Amino acid sequence: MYGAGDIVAVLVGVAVEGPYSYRVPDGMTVSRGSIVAVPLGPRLIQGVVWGPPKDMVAHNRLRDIAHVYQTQPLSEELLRLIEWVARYTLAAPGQVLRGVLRSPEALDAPKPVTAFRRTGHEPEKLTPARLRVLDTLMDDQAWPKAALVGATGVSFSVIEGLERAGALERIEMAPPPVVLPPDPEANPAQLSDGQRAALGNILSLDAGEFGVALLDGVTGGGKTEVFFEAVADTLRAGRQALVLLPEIALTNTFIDRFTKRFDARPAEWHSDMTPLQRSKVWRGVLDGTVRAVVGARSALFLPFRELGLLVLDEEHDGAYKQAEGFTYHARDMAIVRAQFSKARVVLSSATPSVESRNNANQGRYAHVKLESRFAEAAMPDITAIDMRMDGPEKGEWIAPSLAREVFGALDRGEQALLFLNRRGYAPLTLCRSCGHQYQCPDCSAWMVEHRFRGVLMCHHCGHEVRTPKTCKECGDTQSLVAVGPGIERVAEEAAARFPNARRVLVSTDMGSHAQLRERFAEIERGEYDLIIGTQLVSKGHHFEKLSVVGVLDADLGLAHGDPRAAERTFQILTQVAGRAGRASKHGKAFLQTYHPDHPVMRAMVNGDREAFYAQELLAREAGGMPPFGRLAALIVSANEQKSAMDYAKLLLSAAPMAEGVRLFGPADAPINMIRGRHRVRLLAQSGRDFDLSGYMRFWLSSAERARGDLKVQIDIDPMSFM
DNA sequence: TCGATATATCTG
DNA sequence: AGATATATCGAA
Repeated sequence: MYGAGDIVAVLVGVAVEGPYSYRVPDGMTVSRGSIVAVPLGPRLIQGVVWGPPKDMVAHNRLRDIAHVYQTQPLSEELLRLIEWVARYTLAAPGQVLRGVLRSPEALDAPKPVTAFRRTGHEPEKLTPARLRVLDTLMDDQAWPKAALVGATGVSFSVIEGLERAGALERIEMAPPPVVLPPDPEANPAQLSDGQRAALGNILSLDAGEFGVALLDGVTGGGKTEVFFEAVADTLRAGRQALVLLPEIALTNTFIDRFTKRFDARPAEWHSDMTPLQRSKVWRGVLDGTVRAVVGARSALFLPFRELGLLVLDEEHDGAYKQAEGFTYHARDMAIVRAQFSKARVVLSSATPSVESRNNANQGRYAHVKLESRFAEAAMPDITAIDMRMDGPEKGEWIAPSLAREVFGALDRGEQALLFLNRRGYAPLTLCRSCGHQYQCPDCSAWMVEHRFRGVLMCHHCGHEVRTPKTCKECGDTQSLVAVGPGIERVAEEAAARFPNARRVLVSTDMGSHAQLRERFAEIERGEYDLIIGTQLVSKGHHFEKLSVVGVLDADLGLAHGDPRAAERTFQILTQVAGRAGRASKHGKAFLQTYHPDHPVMRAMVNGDREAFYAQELLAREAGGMPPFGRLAALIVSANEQKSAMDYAKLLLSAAPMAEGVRLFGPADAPINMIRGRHRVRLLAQSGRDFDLSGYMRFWLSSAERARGDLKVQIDIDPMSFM
């Protein structure tokens, strides 16, 4: 507790080095964690009382704390998380605090709602409308304005009339909670034996201690029901639960399932909420009226005070890595937060990340395996199609053997899926006369033709031009050709080959979220025979009638020199192949590949995911790659390639010597220009037990600062080498 | 030379 | 972050 005249450190929500000192004015008391407004330069800014002052500031420069918000203070656990994340990611603590204080309005006292109740006075004139209102208010309870209008069907002027006549009085009520409390006993699922065993495993983690369970089981195996029961257990124990999802926008079904299980909607937290919804959830989480949140990765920084469980669904998903603002991986930070709050963590996936699998192998996480209830239908039979031998004709993308299987499925009245992880019609447009390749003016990337929309588009910056009719270099007409396949082109080929099939193309640029949801619903109802889609179709949908899946380019990103290429490929292939044969007994998946002998393809074909993990862990260990080593990337960008490269070289020469640290680069990044900025990469690699963040901090603080248009981006634990 | 504009500095 | 002081630049 600090009172009048005390000097305290306040962490301000601004990217400065550390907390600033402020004076506590007369009549104010604060403590560590109190949320305050302080003057900073000419303006007021929100901050958090950090503790005793860190440094001496001349008394004549000290200013008073302007205001303490009447909320609970931030928990010790959250303050420690802010500090930890800042140190680890090399962000300023104030910047991380901004990620916590995401809803400035939430701190003001919640706006009361206007309500009405009877006074007992009978109005002189009684109309039917007035009678309905008075009848509704018979119980002498106060009704909020909106509820009263809704229940009686009268217009608000009727209520105002009654108020003027003295029959009703207006009162201000505390606003209702943003969501009703979830009821852990509402509708518990009937768990299978396997699910009950898995739940038992999770619940055997001490509820009052930190512990992580890797819930590892095929899609459709019922992982969600299991972790819902873990949520219920947490609610019963009087603690809060957080469920993180990689893509919240398309998960109405998830919200519905939660609502059904707990008889109340969960509070949501994601980017497309209104500021008002945001503020209600934020405040509810802090004051404890919100007991469960379903959210995107930024929900990790909500001000829970009694967090007892964090669930990360699809824990392997790349969407958990945040790249804007400060760079963090939500899964790793969730583990840290759970450690501070002595909470359980459930990492759920059908294709766990190699990191999590290693942690489970090492016994750091409980490895909770969940076998499918339909064991024989869990994964389809997978066949590799060697594109070097059995590939399609030139200009076609569907191999003859795959086409036969698709016909077979159509004949049996089942569904087939053709998957290609590439949006648009063709990745390259080329002039046959002069050889010109259409490139983005601001990025080192080809312009992707989107024939459906009639544009060429850069997938890195969004730049668009209308699809040209004549070559812009040589002016030749009829000379432009589309090179390579995109999903629209596959759809075109499918239309020619399977003219009688009811076909549907599913890709993020084929419509709004609502339209896509509608497409998925139609597919689930069996209104299409042939689905042609991008990665969108690989996530979380149940297509009962789907029995044949064809992956047109199973090699995906294998060729990129990226440490996680194999893992990502394995995960996507498993997710896509797993769409086939959920209910039917003869699900089949076909992988068109130029590398049928690659370990990923072999593991897929043999249905031996353990072989993949074993092989991948060996390869990572041999290369000192995560989780056996650490990586940190520096991306230097500038308007000119030379200035970026020169500064990167300067940085390299300033790198401190340290045993066990290897430095690579500088080299042009694989995408060496984005939005007109040239990008050069440096990479640091160390052993697992080395404080690479600390090394990077020391390095950057000892090097000459980036000036002018130079920018340095720091990525601890980079997930890709883009 | 002025004024506009990019860039560095500072906030307690 | 955002306001402000300072350096830089271009045209008259």
